[in-house]
Amino acid sequence: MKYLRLELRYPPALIHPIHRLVDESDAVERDVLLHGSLFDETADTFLFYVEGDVDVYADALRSVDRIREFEITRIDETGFYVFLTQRRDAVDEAMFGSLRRTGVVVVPPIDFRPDGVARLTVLGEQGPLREALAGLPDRIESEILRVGEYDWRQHLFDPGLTERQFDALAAAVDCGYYESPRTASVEEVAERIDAAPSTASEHLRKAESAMMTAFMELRDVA
Amino acid sequence: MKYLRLELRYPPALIHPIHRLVDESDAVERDVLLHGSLFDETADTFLFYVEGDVDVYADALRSVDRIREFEITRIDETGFYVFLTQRRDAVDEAMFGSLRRTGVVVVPPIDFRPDGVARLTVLGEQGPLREALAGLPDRIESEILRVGEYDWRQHLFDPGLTERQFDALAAAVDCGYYESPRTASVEEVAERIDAAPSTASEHLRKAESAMMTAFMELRDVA
DNA sequence: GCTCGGGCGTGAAGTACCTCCGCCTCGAAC
DNA sequence: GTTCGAGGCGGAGGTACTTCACGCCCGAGC
Repeated sequence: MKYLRLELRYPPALIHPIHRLVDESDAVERDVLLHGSLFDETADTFLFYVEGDVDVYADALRSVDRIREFEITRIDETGFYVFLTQRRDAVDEAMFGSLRRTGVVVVPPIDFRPDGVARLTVLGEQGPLREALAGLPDRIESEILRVGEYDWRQHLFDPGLTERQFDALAAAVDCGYYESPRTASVEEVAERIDAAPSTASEHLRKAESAMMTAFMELRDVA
Repeated sequence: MKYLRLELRYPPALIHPIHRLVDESDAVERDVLLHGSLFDETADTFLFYVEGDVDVYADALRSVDRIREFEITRIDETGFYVFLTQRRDAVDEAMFGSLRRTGVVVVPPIDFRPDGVARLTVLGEQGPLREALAGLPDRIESEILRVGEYDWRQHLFDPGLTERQFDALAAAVDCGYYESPRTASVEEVAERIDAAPSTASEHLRKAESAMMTAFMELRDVA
């Protein structure tokens, strides 16, 4: 199973009005589609993460006919979420027709950038992926940014524990060493992984070290 | 915007035949819905990650009427991906009817576990979430595993720490409490977050508890 | 073959940490 | 307004944990 990181370039006529905001207005800096789901046969529900001016964005939403209803939730000074329900149109159908087929899946987030560019990831086998790409509307240019083997486990949080460290951690969690208050001692963990208490303790501390530093790094990046 | 980590318990009659495999057969250990999308008005496409016996799983898929077509990709000895297209049925519609409304979004992965249990995450404001929960079919029990503010930037791995717990953890990592061996004591952490050593210690242990259990849960799901 | 580094393993000694208790604050729910 | 629960805070006491020094094994590299 491969993944494709794609860049789609919409011609000016096909750019979604909201997407156009990102391009033309300085008020909206980032527009990311986080999740989408079927609402009914003619419309879809989306969750966007946006950075920029809430009022400008809301005005834009109100001015677009296809958008039935929306709801905005602020996060902090710059960021907010937008829920919206949108009627499907011809462009969507053309896109869906190609990307919605057995063997191909679009993975959020979809990143809408200036100049009518959207970046997204698609999963599937080479054949179906090629077909899906070929089936895109002619006027939409596509460029492949990256290709690779897809392993969804790689997207998860990995602190890089050794096998024994993981064993110790698993045993510790399992037997209640990490309850609060603890319901198991290092000694019990040691028994479970068949090692001396001091050994188990070292594994646990190394595991903790790796976990916590990896976690803080993750938060810095995010 | 909140997120709910939910556990749904399907009564035996409503358990999906494939989900039943996880319960009854030793041949399939894990069944995780990674992505789903609309195929057409009556069916959906899904990507599953499965650990277990490919042949048993394939046979099961063939024996289920609702499943139109499928495609399997091996990863390694135990794991494989499954693409499939499935006709929607009454249970799906009932679920969708409640979960597919403005203001609520279901976020993959959905983890199918033994005993007809499925775990998933739902996003939205309190009101819509409550309504969605209330609107679930009566025969499906639901339990809320965790609640929190949703931030997609953190969504990848969220142990659900409180603010002070996070403060303590950040200070601890920063000043070397989680080095191996430790280069800072609880007391130093306490000073940094301006609290008594015992308070700092409690925060750290609670944080550790949350981190480790969340991590093991992630690995179970993953 | 030798060396070097990293991971794993262990016992002993000392203290740093965990637990428990009581109290306070805050927000949600009714 | 009131109740309830969860989170936060801190003091005192005892023990469970960390640390250290040392040794083994394995794989990589010259």
